[in-house]
Amino acid sequence: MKDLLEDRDAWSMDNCSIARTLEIVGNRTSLLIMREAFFGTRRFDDFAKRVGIGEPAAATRLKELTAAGLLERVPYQEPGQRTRYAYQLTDKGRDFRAVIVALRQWGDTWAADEQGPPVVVRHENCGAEVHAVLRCDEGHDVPVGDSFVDAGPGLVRVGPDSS
Amino acid sequence: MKDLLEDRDAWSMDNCSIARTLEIVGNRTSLLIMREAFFGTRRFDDFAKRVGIGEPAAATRLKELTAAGLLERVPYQEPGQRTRYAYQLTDKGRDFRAVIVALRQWGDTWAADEQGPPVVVRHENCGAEVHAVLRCDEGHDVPVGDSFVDAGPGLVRVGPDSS
DNA sequence: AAGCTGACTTCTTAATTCATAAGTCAGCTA
DNA sequence: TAGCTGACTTATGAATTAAGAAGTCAGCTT
Repeated sequence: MKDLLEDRDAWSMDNCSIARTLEIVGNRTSLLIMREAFFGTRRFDDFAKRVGIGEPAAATRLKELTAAGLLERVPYQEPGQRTRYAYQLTDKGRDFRAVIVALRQWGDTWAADEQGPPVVVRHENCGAEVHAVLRCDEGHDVPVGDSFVDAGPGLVRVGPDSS
Repeated sequence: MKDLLEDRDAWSMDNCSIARTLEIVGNRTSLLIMREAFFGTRRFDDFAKRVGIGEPAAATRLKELTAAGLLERVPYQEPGQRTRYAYQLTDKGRDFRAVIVALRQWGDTWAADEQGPPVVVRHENCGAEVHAVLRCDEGHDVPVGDSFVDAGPGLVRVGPDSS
């Protein structure tokens, strides 16, 4: 574990998945819009109202998220109404679910008030609450502290800087 | 599933765990600092350099994260050096691990380049890669789409607005 | 053809966030 | 006790992000 970490300055973070992800959703409102999308919100006005942001901000975020492929703009038509567009999760967006669940779970544990969380996510089949857990590919649960960071195939090593 | 969601406007989000969490870490640099903390970074200058931000920004973020209780400022002393302070994860901060793992995992899947991810997290005991998965309290894995949002104990319902 | 409504866009202004550069400060070493 | 160095703080200015109000636009209904 120590080996890699002590050499931390030798890696380049140009290829960091976290940084890339955050370039897409690295601000409060994008994440809140994703929350709403998971809660089932689809319409422009509802996003703005429920997230609590102005329309210009909602339009910008929705556009970014659509361009990034997490949401898609799909036409829908209510009876007697003209065709309108809704924003719904794509597979790419749905796969973001673990992040939202992990965020909510952390907040429930460390930043909730006495009344408890306002919403819970349940398993469709059995009704039990859903949590984000860490598990290794061998099927073991991985408690905090029982993991280490290792070099991946895309790690770019850079020479020690001369400073 | 539909029942609650269609009534979405009837909930108040004042008690939203996600919104509260994002008030603490809802910006790109805070999340990147948390990433570094998990990678083992502890010193001020290293945070600034590795996250790629200026010192004022690093000082502000580190102070926020410390005030929020995710990091703590602990004294350390290298031989022949004076006492200095390092920032290290608290239990509250360590528990944030699932969010960072989920973020990295999403980025590895949807935003990585051909070379693959630069780093992987492995299980200390068996060396297998660690992933964030969703699981219900009955022990079932919960695939995308097999969950629904339900009212929690802290849900505040508000009257339908007159608009 | 006019009205209506949801879905935006535009404009202006305020607030926040950031980088860069230049200090400041503490305390161990020489 | 002067220097050195890591850990910050201060100052300034640029860039980004936001709200609020108002305007535009499309197309179904009347």
